[in-house]
Amino acid sequence: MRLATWNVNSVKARLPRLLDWLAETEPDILCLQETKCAAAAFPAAEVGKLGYAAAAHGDGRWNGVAILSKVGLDDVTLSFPGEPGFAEPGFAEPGEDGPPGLATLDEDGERGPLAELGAVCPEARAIGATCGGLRVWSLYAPNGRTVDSPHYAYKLAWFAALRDALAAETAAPLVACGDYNVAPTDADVWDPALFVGSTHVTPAERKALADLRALGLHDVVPTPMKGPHPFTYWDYRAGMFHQNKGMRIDLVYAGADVTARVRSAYVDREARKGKGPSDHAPIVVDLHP
DNA sequence: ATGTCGCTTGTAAAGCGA
Repeated sequence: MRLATWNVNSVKARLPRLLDWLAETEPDILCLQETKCAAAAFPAAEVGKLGYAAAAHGDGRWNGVAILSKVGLDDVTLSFPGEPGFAEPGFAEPGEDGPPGLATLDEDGERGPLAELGAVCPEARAIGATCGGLRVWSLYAPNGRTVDSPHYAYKLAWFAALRDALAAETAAPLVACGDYNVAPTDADVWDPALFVGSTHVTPAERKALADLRALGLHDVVPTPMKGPHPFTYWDYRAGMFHQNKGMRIDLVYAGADVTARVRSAYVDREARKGKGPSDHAPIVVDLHP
């Protein structure tokens, strides 16, 4: 069983490369993030020709996640219970981001506590499905922007809700893959000194990952194809990939039974090369039967 | 690193997000 995860940075822009990669790599299950594609516009027919069933979640503009599978695609779940959206009281001010009318403060003008928030308008950041006996999640965590941004508070709230949602699924063989937008350790960024004060490396974000691991999820660290660090993301700018100035922010978090089946895992750095790549590389995990 | 992409919109340049 071959499982993979890839932030493709637009499934439409990446479609030729995605199809080539699928034909060459032949994963049984692929989790996609940043499809930037409405669910109805997802290229299901194209991947279908390669033998994949597809489930997609997306509004067409930003975000967007999907799962492709050759080994069954059942019990599809869009979003997860309690998932917050950004356009809610507590995060966005009226008129800031999100659909007008959804971003509101309480009647007295106060921001409500997060615990009282309903899921008014979750973004397309999570899709789950049962594939080949595994409960699979494709996740795209909020970026957070800067630590003083409401997007950062939203990111932490999203992780807290994710923890609670995954806690309810630990009885199944669980694997939660995707772009977590958090580098688990200082070794997971090319220059930790440059990241002091930035998102992706803060103690609170790393605690959010630790809270997921406390559920019994294990960080399946892939083998890098070059250098000591299994980076999965390199900014398009300034020759960052060429200099291997990357980050490990795409993660495979696997339950105990799935972890015990891991034969090998690697970063497919080749997929970051050449003309028109995503800024992320796929992670490929091979499981014993 | 702030050097590039991909998306969107007053279908062209500019703003936004990452």
